[in-house]
Amino acid sequence: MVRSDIIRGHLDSIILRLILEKDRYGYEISQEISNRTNNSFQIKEATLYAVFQRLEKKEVIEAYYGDVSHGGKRKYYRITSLGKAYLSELVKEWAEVKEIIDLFMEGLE
Amino acid sequence: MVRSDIIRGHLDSIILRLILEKDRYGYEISQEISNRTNNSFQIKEATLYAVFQRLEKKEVIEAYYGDVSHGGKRKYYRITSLGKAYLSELVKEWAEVKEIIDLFMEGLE
DNA sequence: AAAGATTACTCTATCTGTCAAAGTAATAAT
DNA sequence: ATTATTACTTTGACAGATAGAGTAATCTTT
Repeated sequence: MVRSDIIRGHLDSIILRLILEKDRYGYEISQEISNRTNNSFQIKEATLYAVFQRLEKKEVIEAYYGDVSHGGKRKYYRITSLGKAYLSELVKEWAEVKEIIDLFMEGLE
Repeated sequence: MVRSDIIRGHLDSIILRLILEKDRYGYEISQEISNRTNNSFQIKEATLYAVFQRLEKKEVIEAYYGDVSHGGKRKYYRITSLGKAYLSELVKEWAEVKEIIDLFMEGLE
């Protein structure tokens, strides 16, 4: 398990990317993250919903209510065009960050 | 300039790496980070000294006073053997984190 | 039909890391 | 003398992450 402090700041990217693929609801996203990372990273529920609030406020995602199939009422999120531009920035930023950290980690093991 | 929020959690690694190379003092480290990253990342003073406190408490670095050549009294830090082991863990963690984030960023631009 | 498991979301209080701002103090340059 | 630079410290505030508790609907098991 990876410390979440180190993923901090990348949650926006991860969640936006998943919503870009298709509209998704919270619980689904949390499952998807666990699956794709083979449980090496799990987003905490409280964190996930905090991210949604932040992203909605920034107007990079929009919510709408879906079915109530098996369990609670699902709240779906879609990405806005502003969101697509934002994600694109985040991808560039990630490339930069990787370079910077690698600069200090290289030659070590 | 990279948002510092996204570097968060990697400061321990960066600083430990620089101290591993040789004993260093705060101001020197801050300059070194700016130089190596071509000013694309600058650690804030307050942050740097907060990191030192954290690392000392964890006993991964030790401090001693040096000269007073040109300016204030320098406080040098050296890495402990516990610190070397800790850094080694952080390097492994970085490899893991990179994989995880890349998983979500791949195919995008 | 009742009980428990699972799905799904919300809210509050707290913790940690980062940082702005302000301060102290010594030396070097003008 | 004054200003710039080097060097460290402290305080208070902020933002993101999270534990924990709560609400509610549906499915499974007995």
